[in-house]
Amino acid sequence: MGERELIGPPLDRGFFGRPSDEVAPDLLGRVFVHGPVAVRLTEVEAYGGPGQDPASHTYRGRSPRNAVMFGEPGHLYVYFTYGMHFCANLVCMPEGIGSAVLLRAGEVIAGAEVARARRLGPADGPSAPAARRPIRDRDLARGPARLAVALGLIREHNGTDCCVPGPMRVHAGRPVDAGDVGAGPRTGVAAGAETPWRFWIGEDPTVSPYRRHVPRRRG
DNA sequence: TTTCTGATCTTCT
DNA sequence: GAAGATCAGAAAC
Repeated sequence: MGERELIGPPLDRGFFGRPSDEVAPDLLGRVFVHGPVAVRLTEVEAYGGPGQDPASHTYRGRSPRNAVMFGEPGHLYVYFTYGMHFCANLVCMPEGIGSAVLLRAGEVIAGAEVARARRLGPADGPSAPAARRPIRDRDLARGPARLAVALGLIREHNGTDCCVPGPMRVHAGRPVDAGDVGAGPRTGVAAGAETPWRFWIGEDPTVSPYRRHVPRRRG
């Protein structure tokens, strides 16, 4: 099967203009493409929406940081966290309602060498490949920060429209049977941890291990 | 295999 | 000033 058949046609804006907890499981098996790298999504989390979601960045209202989440659906929301990581979301719901789906993990199905090079960092830097343990294929995009690195997503991509012709699109891929979709509490969130808005493809090796929120100790 | 901890800085209170 | 939608490596088991 050729790559074209594998990733299918791009999804249109209507796909994203729904509640995030409806879009999230529907995104499993879809393919996020950025330039030469394509990732088949295997794990996602829904945030925000019309109701109150204390775990969402939009819970306390609009701010310069989360403005994209209140914008047009189908755009990319990239944020910086823990002082060193980027995470990527796809905006859902019509404009004015802060809602998005966090891309937590996936399988790299094209551009694996580019993704691996990004994960390893510069060849002559302190994290040179020779000084690092090898990265298994299943770990290339296993976890939200790793996925962002593999796809080359950084701050400048915040607000990118993924529903127009360009290097960044979400393709139909192959939807997953409802029976193969797992659901459970979201990873690493303190508030709203009981809401089962984390969705993954059952038995898929690229799904990241669940970690509950652990309050950090003061130094 | 599981648990713990340091790294690092933006955002919000 | 404190916490955070994390990760990698070390230590413990």
